[in-house]
Amino acid sequence: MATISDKQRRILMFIKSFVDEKGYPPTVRDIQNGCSISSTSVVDYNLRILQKEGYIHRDAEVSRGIELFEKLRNKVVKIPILGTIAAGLPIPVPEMDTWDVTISAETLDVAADMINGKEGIYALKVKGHSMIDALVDDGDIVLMQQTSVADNAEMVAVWLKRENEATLKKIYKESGQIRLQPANVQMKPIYTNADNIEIQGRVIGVIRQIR
Amino acid sequence: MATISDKQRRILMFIKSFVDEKGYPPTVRDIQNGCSISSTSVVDYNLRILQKEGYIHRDAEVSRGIELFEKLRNKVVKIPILGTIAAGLPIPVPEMDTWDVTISAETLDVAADMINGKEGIYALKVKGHSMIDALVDDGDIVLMQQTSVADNAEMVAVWLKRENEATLKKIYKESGQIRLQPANVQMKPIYTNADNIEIQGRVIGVIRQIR
DNA sequence: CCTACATTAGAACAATAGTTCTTATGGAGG
DNA sequence: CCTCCATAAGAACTATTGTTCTAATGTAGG
Repeated sequence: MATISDKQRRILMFIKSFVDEKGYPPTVRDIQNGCSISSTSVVDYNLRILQKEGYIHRDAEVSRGIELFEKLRNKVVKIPILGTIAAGLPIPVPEMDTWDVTISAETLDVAADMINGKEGIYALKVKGHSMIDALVDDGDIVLMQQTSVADNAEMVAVWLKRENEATLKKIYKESGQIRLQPANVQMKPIYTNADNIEIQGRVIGVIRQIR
Repeated sequence: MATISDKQRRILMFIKSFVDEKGYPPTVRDIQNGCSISSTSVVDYNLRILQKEGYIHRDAEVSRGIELFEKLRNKVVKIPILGTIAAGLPIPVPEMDTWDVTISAETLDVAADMINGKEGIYALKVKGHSMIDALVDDGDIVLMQQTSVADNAEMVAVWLKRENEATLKKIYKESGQIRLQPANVQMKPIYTNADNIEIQGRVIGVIRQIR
């Protein structure tokens, strides 16, 4: 991005606060008044530059047809909270074909950069203190990405068939067995057979709200 | 909120997706086409009802002057990341009068409901593993609210003067001493004198992004 | 000083878009 | 069947608003 003039920066800031306040973008004349610019053509002139430099997008012949690219980053994404994760309780299986947020009762608002464009994201509430070795406590929310395979050292939610419980661990495939390493360095790993586990998803984030 | 007709619900959904996609609200005629409505006056008629029922706000005589109230919740807030918290390093003191996000180099986007309208919010990056008893690990971000006093059982960042280090603990004022209780139930509390601690802020959230 | 180029001014034009008016339509209830 | 009332149709009117044109002004470099 090339440098923009002082006036162009003022225009940009005006558009931003206008949208924040009103909920819709300003007209050329709104900008003219708001930035004390003498003519609409001067506004137009500078808007063209701002578009060329990639700061905004304009739709021709459309009133208020200004889209702030900075605004795109300012988005929240609704993540469906599909259920609860706790020892001894299975995770309800998320199905990709019914991946409509609206069907899920609860959703979680997350800043868009938290999931960074990933697909198949869902959230689970943590119940109880059994995940404390993964540094996750009762009431926390874990952000998950759907997967049934995982690379070494990835943090995953695994279902332990024999023990009949779910847990969050870093997974390591070792000769003839699986090592599940807690996130907490002070805790010891557990070892199990590959056919005893079922990967439920990759952990991509943890959100804890206190109070 | 009273019930709205099927058509009004469709209009509302159209406006929502239009704004999501384009970055600015639709015109009456956009809605007309998008919802297959026969006349602009029918759109106007229904928009008036939606406004009366509190679903939208319209600015008269303003093109695309529709504001979705639902949209207001869809906001992110920029939190300044003021520094790092780790054992043996002081937190740079945030000053309320220079509470301008722009001066801080780094900011964190957080869904608005995470801070719930609170004032004086800042964020700290966690360095090292010394906060693990607070279920906070290296690389996590803690959301803080500025305060120098705290109620019992509140999770706070405290500066231990004698030990010369910062830590995150639940604070309890007991007869003649302060008990600092880790969030991790498996860890033991530490006891110290009231004049040995300095409260840096209240912990209101923890955000962990994996990878 | 002069040229080239970026920026500004002012006005006018034309398309976009909100509003309004009148007349239909279509059930619900008497 | 008739009335009331919510809703719909269609058209026209007018203000808003993007765009364009020409001329002026400023400014940096030769």
